[in-house]
Amino acid sequence: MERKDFVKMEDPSYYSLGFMELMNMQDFSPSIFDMFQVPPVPYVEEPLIQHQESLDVLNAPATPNSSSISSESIGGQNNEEHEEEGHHKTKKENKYLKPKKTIQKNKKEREPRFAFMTKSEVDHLEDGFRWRKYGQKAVKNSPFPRSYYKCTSPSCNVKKRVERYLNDTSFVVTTYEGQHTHPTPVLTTRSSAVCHEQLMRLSAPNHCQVPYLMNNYSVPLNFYSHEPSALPTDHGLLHDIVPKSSIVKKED
DNA sequence: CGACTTTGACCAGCGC
DNA sequence: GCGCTGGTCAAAGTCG
Repeated sequence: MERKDFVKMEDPSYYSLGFMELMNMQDFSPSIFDMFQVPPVPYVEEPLIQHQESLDVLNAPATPNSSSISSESIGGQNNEEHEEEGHHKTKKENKYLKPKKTIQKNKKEREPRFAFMTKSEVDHLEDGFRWRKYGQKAVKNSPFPRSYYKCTSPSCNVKKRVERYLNDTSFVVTTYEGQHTHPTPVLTTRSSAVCHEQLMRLSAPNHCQVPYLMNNYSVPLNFYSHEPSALPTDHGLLHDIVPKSSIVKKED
């Protein structure tokens, strides 16, 4: 049975409208969405997005972490005490009595990141790689959850996040982090092969270069200047679908 | 049965 | 210090 959560790039409902690089950004997380709205900002060391408070608050129900389990009780010695209380704990409860894996204490160095927006009804788009979903989180100020995926290839640490563009929920924002250490295992369509090639190219070490054209379905957005100069001379299918003016969002 | 998704909790970072 | 939030873990569930 064909998977429902993938869409082939030939699908007319699928076409990317923009592309931007987020390399070297320490944290874009409140919203990469804002990147398309704020005036161009030259790369600086500090986080670029600092205006989250300007977003509308949707009064989403807070999900306070009501767990009062202390780290000590998780540690191990108290486990036995709990189990001796005579209660038959479920496996689920026992799970959280186990010591968790040690998480890296060192501040993780950010992998190169880049993101692009795609108009699609499905969240997880085929890009030629195989991904395993390892988490989903509700996003503040957004009714749509953010999904986290890892590349299933062994020794490949590439991750991607998928979320809906808040200002236009018909768009999916896909953020890649890291570089694949292997060739794509599955290329079911020519377009996915092209996409893969471009993703590999974009994840090359030279992070600050203007992105290449990804394929005929997407158009690069020069993140720093928002100049259309990055547009290719070859006007692909996208230009048959979406006016150029709607592709390059620029605010002067 | 393996691959993948779901889901709730843990943890770290950050702002107040 | 506390609470919020994003990111991750890992057992259980689902699917082919």
